[in-house]
Amino acid sequence: MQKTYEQMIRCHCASANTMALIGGKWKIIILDHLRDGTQHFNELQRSIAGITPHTLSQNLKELVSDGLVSRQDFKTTPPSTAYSLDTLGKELLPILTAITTFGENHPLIK
Amino acid sequence: MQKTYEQMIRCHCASANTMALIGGKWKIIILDHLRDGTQHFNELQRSIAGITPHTLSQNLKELVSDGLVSRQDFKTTPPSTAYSLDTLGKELLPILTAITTFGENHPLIK
DNA sequence: GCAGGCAGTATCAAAAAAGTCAGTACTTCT
DNA sequence: AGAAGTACTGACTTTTTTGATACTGCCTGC
Repeated sequence: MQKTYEQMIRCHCASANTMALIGGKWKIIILDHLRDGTQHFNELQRSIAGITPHTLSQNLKELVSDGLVSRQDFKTTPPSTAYSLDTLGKELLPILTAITTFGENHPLIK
Repeated sequence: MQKTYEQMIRCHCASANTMALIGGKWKIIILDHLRDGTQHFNELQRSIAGITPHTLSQNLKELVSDGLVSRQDFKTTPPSTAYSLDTLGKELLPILTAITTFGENHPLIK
């Protein structure tokens, strides 16, 4: 959870609870990409144009600690890390679908 | 639209288009409160605990200029201003519902 | 033995959002 | 007359997030 949202959740709106988890510039986009299945760090970085490894790393850390994303470390050679939607994250699917649908209908041609 | 999202929409995800409009700490909460019907500035400020008039004003301005919220000025005495969901804003209802539902199921008891 | 991929981290700087505090112009209520 | 409500705005500061750039350690393939 980002710090910004700590105060906001005191307004006792249900929506604030959700935004505390998925607010921020990149989180919805990261979750959206994980919808297609398990992804590796560099896969995510390549498919999300414009995100820096630093920001991706921070966001993934928060998503994992909030229980939305699960992280698996494979001690193979070379070691690899796999990110996927956790149980809680899968409950976000209706939100992700609604957001994507809206975005497709309103392409923001500016 | 907040500036943060200008670069992000270049990643060509549908979800990025949506987040450019509803991203930010307070927008979802403001829209959520407008779901119940037309609200006045001070009504919103009172019902959204923790928001300052300054921030509310900024956010409403962006929501109006993005076409999500409509603003009506009544030249009555005393003058009053009414905010409500515009046509485009009403298309966000599925998103708002999904976000509220998730928030109700996961109250963030921290 | 060097390039290149994987999964990040470190450091610093910039940008953006949000907050603080005060004030405006009007009106009705007391 | 004075308080208090409505609907903000402006100037300034702080906090928070995000970005740029470089770098690490490990391994594989050439």
